[in-house]
Amino acid sequence: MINITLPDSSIKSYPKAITALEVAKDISEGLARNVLAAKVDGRVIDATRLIASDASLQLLTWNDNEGKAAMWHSSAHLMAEAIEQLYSGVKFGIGPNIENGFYYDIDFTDYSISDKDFEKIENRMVELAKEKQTFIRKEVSKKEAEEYFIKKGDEYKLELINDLDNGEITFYETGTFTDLCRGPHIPNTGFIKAIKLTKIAGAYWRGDESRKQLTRIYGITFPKKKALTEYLEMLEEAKKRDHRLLGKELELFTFSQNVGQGLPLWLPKGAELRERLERYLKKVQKNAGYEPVITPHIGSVNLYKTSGHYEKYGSESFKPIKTPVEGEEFFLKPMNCPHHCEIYKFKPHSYKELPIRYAEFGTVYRYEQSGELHGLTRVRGFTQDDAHIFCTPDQIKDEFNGVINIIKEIFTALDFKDVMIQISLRDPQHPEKYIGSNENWERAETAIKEVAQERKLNATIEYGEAAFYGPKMDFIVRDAIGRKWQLGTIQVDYNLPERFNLTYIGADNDKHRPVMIHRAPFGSMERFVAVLIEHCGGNFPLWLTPEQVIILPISEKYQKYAKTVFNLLKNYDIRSEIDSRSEKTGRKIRDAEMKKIPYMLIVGEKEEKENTVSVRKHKEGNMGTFNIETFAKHIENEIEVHI
RNA sequence: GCCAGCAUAGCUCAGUUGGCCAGAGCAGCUGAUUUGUAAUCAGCCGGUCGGGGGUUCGAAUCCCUCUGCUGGCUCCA
Repeated sequence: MINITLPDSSIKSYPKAITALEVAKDISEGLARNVLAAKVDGRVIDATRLIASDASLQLLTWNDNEGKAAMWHSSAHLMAEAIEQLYSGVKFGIGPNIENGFYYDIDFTDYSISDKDFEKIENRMVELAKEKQTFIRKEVSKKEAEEYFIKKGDEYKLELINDLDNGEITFYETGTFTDLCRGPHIPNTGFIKAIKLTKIAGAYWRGDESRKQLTRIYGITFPKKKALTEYLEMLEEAKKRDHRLLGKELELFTFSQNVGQGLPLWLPKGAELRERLERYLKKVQKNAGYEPVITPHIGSVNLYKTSGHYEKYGSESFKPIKTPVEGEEFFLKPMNCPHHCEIYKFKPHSYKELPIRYAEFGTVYRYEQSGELHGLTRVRGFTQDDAHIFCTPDQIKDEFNGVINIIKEIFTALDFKDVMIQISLRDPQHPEKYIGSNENWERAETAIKEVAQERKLNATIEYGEAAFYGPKMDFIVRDAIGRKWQLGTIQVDYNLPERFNLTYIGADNDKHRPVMIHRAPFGSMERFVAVLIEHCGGNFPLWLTPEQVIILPISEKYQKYAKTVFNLLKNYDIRSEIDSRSEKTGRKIRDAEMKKIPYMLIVGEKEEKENTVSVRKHKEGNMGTFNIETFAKHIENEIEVHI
């Protein structure tokens, strides 16, 4: 008798070994049609494999991440099969599933492949999927495995096999394609109903740039055609929200070849928006006990020798600039912390002063490889909303709480509702990789974990992801169309206080080492503004948007009244403009809608007589007629706290 | 940095296998129009076809090279 325990704790008993698929059929035919894989005693396996002893079983469908993974991994095999049939003799690297789909790294030998070949490959994949080919699992010896790929002439697979032990090697066979693979796979290719190859790119074999570059083809598949349509619509939506596009359209920022790549130029409207964000954050930080400091854009090479950054990053930075006479070397500052350490050292500190919090919107310059640059999210010159907290080890927890308060407050103000947190701790296997005493690490890691727990943060813990100088907490937001962005960060640092020999005098009249905490709620203004643009699709919150109101006089006759309205709004600190072109109202409305201006005030004869405005809201349409003061107060209310 | 693709007016794009002085829409300017909830009409201005070199009788179109952009790879204090 074999007892299968299902997730709801019910137990089903069978006289002999059974597959997950058969169990599913036993429950319902409909369920069986949707089972992609199975989780047996916590391990994901093919739904078609026999379960020979008592086990817990979870049937995995498209709704489970592991189900999707099996689907996409199987799709990679399907693509490989199609490609092998179309381009005989190609060699295969690895073909895993990824967060959104799958890819396969392929050595196309003499074929030259571009995205123009996608349709052909997709069509072949569709044909093969329709054949409902099963994924046949075979356990093979290392020798058999090697012989197969020697015969096939695929050195990549041979290299992979070389790293495996005899007895743990399996092949999966689908139609004409056999692959080295540990699985699991979906029962048959018929589950794959919609296929889209999305991207093509070069990728080094095993990520090593000294080795051969293979062609990586990305794709995604779905069990329903509708799901693909929805996915493509999401991509369309993302395209429309692309901050590079909206940045141009809304005249927020630009780049110039003459200035240099990765060096953003903020246009008046973008600069205004950014300043407003900075002003807001400064206000929040002032309330939280931060003190502003200002440091220069360059720093002596010695500063970075002290900080240790010279040794670690010196060779891959912008080269130092030199004074003409003395030949003294300066780096463009790649971060603000060394400067802030020197500010801390300006005078001795007592434990009574701590924590000290130095804040600066510090512009930094980092050499990023040219291929990495991307709009405002990846640039060579950017401004961090930086601050460094110098505190005693037992203040870490309070300080984390304080920073989290700030981050939560500003994320809420900017309408990021879905915030995830990643806590990065030491790799327990390799304590030697980290600087600082074990007690200190222990204390900081415990403090961070406690904070997360007490505040019920939506946090995951990653071991081994900490920096060598301390543990950290990263903030990841999900935007309006479901994409994740890593923004803010809080990092504990035991290294710099050591290197800069920072001290404070404790209650015991002895010198002690402070702990330093780096933190940036936005990360960088550039990246944050980019994310904000994409999050709100260019429809900024009213308090941030460059132009809040546009006044549209029906004709030149009402110019004077428009001016009256303008002045009144100005008294309320509402940013407005008058569209005084001799255009029809419909045209003015259209243009204002395109510029995403939140409020349009239409004024004509009726309004002038009654001292009112006709209000039209962006994307929503006519709101009716309001007294000017009533409207102004309403707006003032909506703008509220943030200025 | 590497692989692949792309680069035509301020913006979005046309430009057949190399062949008349390189086109359109939008924006801008000028004029007419004085307008009631998503585009009034007309005229004008605007391009060394990313830069440089080459092939050719002739290059936006073909080749080389540089620069930049896009998608990946690698990296990220």
